[in-house]
Amino acid sequence: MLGYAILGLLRAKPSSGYELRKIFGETPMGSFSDSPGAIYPALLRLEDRKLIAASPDAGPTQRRRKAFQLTRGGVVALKEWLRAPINETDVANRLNVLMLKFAFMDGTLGERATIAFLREFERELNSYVAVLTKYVQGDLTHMAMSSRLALQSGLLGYLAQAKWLAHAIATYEERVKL
Amino acid sequence: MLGYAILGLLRAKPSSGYELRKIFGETPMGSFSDSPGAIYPALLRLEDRKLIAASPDAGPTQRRRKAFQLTRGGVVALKEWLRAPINETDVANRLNVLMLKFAFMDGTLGERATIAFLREFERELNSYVAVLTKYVQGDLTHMAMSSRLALQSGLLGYLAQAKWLAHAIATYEERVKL
DNA sequence: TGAATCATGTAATAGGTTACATGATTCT
DNA sequence: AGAATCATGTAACCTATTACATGATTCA
Repeated sequence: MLGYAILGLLRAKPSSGYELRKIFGETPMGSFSDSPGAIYPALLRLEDRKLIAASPDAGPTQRRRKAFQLTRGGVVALKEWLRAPINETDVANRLNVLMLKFAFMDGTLGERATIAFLREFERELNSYVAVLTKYVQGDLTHMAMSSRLALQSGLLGYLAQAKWLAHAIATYEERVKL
Repeated sequence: MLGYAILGLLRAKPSSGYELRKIFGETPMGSFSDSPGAIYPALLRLEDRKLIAASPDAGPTQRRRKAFQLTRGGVVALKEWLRAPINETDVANRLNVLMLKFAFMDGTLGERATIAFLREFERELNSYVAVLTKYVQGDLTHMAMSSRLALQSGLLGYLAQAKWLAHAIATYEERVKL
């Protein structure tokens, strides 16, 4: 995951490890670790796999700074990841990954692919909401009140996500028309 | 995290590794791995640390089955974890952990502690919503549309959580009155 | 009896966490 | 000159993933 987050950020803008650390530490991308022990080894791995390469950009100062940018292979790998089909497990347990993909998507795959992604997302989400609703309507009398409420919180979260999806799809469709 | 999830489940009901695997594989607790390579080593670690011990329960059949239950130390460890103060990082990046704690809470710490937890949760969440709102209102023109929408999705998710929290608090307060 | 499921494990690998370490540059 | 921050790395440890392995019990 960290690797793909880095690929997505580097596609938008070539950056150094330090800059990536600041993004992870100071923006809402904080679910990723900003520790050097995570970032630098991840950059090395991506470099070994030829998905990124040191950018020729010397930067404004002479300061030591190794900026990386995507190679062609890196772009391909990022696109493949973004295009992977969505399954129920993604929706149930990895909404954050789907949202990360989405955040990188229209700059990488374009608007039409993004709309297709959102539609698939919506389909899978509705299907999962149905499953979860059925579960919640089952016999939960053995459960503590807090466990039941926690379940309800999860369901409400998915419903909020569904509402947002409808809005996002409408936004993109409006945009394509223009 | 997996360790605490196991402690919470075992406190509610002594279980074998296989039963835990089924819970993780077939219920909304699916964010935890149900692979034997995760569960059994985790159980061994908890046993080594004397937080769980083999239950004397031989089970209804003769079938080989190692059920575990919490030791006193295990109960203490679980309670300490549940009682740890909530900080902004938890709310921003580990909502799932907070909800896991909550799910285990009223059976372990009781209703009053649960209400206190929910109030603290609400306070931290509101504070983080304010931070995030300010961020969203900043200059986002450099961002792709999809990134902006992803941010909005996050914010809406937190708002849904806040609404749920108010409801959960009201539910518990009603309950304590009775 | 054979298939399915119950049930528990191990080994290799990969990746993250925490803590430590180092030096350059900027700012006061 | 000294503090803060820029900037990159390493090492030890822990844990999850993936795949493999094994045997018991139940059921058709």
